[in-house]
Amino acid sequence: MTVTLDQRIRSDLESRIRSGDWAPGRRIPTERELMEQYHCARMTVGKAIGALVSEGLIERRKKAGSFVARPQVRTAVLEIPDIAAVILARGETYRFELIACRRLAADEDLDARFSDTGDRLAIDGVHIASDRPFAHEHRLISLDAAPGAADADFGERSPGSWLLDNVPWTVARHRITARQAGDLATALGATRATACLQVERWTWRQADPVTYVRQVFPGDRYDLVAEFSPRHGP
Amino acid sequence: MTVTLDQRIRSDLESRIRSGDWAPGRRIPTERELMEQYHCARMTVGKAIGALVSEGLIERRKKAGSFVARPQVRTAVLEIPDIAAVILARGETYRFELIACRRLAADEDLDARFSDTGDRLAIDGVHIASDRPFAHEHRLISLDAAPGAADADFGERSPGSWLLDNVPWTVARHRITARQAGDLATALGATRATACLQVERWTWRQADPVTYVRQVFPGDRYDLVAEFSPRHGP
DNA sequence: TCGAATATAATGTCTAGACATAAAAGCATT
DNA sequence: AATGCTTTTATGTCTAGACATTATATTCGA
Repeated sequence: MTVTLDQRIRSDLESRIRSGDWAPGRRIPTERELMEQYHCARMTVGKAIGALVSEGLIERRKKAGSFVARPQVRTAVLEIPDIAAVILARGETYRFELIACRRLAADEDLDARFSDTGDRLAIDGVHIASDRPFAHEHRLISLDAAPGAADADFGERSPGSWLLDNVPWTVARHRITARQAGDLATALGATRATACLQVERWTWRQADPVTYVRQVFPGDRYDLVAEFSPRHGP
Repeated sequence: MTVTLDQRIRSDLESRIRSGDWAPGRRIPTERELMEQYHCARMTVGKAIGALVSEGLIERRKKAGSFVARPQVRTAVLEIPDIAAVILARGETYRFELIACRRLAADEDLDARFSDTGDRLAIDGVHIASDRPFAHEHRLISLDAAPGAADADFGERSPGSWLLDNVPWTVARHRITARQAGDLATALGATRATACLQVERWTWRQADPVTYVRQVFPGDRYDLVAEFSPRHGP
């Protein structure tokens, strides 16, 4: 793939900034200067700078010029991957073992954490990595949002990846806490006092709830790792 | 702030896609059609579409046209905020209580988790929210990367926010696991068996290690919550 | 009928201008 | 010295074209 001019300008500027050569707050050359330096039209340097602005690396102020943005990071970003994908990526075998799958009629056994009031599917199971329990999963699926779930075979595939492929969604919320294994100790092959990571996820399609899932990982078997560069800017 | 034409085109397209009105895989109008519809030049619609491409909402293929990208989410994104900011945002008082601060000479007491071999500062302390222990923190700071740290007063400010303001950095890695409080139980005002969330963070400036920190939160006192929309595309 | 050559339609990049807008800097008046 | 006006400068947006690129569609020949 040939490198276009705006990409070249952009990566030139970016490496100056990321290397620390141009410190935060420093003014970068004006569009006019860059035009001359690269013998190109203003739109071309504008495109390059604009891309870095939307990445948060550069701030522009009219009349004053363009400046290297100050990195201002108070938050990090963490990825929560799909369980089966993680296990397979490690080279282990993966299997989902169904403990229970029950259809709940509308208004039966309502759960404050999942606001769907129609028919639901309640699923409990264990993710198994190389024949060892890896995580316990408790899940509720709205049959309004995912009618096909009633006929799916969750002994084969985990409900999570089935949903991912069959039900579109638009928003999710995650919550991560620590808890003891407690009643899940047996299913997880751990003691009741074992410290576990608990990941909860709510998923919606527009305003309609699609699924709620609570996954519990024994602390020694799973950790979440994230690597990232800082976003510059506010 | 006045809405520019390209922003209008962009948000028109975006809402069609996010609403599900245009399903993934569906072809969107050609640039020529959009030009006519909005009575504008091709560059203008190109800018709008280009922005959505870089957001992962649209895929473009030459000759074939532009298409709504298929959402492909196997990973979620979680924010790990600065502790003091979280506590203050809740309306509680915040304070950092120093337990120990020791200067380590080069090659003294090396830690496999932190590869710096020069002089380091080793700090232990507790984050206090409204007079209750909120998290225990163990930190190593490279004095090569942050020479000013030797003179800083960590009884006043937490080392974390001091570093954020005084030492630039370029890369960080996070790891989240669950553990029992164990030896930290007393400092945290919990029992040894209390399940805790452990967040570790490594920070570098270019290739040089800046700081390592391990924060331990009793499970009932902290949870990480993230809300987000799916990234489209690969 | 199949495959290769060709045409075509769409995006990708770029130019050389135009006018708008906002903020800094300078200047003049108080 | 403080205020308000004007000029200047740099970015922000946009136009109407140009040529390049490339995947698809069509046509032609064996």
